[in-house]
Amino acid sequence: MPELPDVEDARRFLAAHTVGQRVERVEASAPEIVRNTTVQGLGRSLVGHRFEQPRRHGKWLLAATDGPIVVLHLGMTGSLRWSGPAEEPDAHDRVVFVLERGKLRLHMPRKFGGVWLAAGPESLEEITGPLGTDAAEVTRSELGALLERRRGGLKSALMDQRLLAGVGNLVADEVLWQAGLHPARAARQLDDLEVDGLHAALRRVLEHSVGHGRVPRHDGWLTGVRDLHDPACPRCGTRLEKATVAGRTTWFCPSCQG
DNA sequence: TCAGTTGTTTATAT
DNA sequence: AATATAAACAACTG
Repeated sequence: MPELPDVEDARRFLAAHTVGQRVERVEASAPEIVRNTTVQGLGRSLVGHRFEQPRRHGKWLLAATDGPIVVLHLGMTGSLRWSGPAEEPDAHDRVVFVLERGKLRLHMPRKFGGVWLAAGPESLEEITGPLGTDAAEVTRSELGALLERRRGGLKSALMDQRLLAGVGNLVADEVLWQAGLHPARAARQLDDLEVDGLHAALRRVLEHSVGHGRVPRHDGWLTGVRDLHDPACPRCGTRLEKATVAGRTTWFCPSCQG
């Protein structure tokens, strides 16, 4: 499920379980998940190093050690799990970091996402590509400035990781619905009030979702109805419309987001 | 059997 | 140069 809130949850999980522990061994049942080195190379570089405080930028998880940085992307189905040292990983635990007191397992049924190794902060960008400000941190004026410079639609702008890092399909739809803005509106054509509303909705959705550990399926939110059979707008009751915008399935209210 | 899916990348088109 | 779109990636669900 990973969008920014899920990755932030994974970051906290990593902080709670791994910080201060030394790597003893690295195993992979799906070695192709290790992207810019081999499983052996990962082991050689990491064994003996201790995990430090992990960071997150957009949907990228940066697990620093007192040596290199382990870079993780959870793709569409990834999550982190922790188990005792004796427990055997299950079939979808693609990469396992054996630490002093247990095993950190990258559980990932679909093999999108992966594990990279960065020598230091300077080499992160070659792995992640250029990333904009983290969506949870962006200021009102920053958001306004980048939308002004952007041609094309609003949803595609929000989901462009180079502009704003961390917004995925669910968050984009939720934010646009809460702000009452049509996903295909021209990004540069919002007035000041609309940018205010968009920024407020972005902050609200991300703050609430991060507190929840994922994008919640709440009553009164678009996410609470979008998977139903024939969803209606929680605000006005109008039947929601489904369209493909920015290449993704998009739900919106033709009345509130006209 | 076929379409759909919360992520990114690549190729191609505009 | 930017932006949009479709396909590909892998595995599962309905």
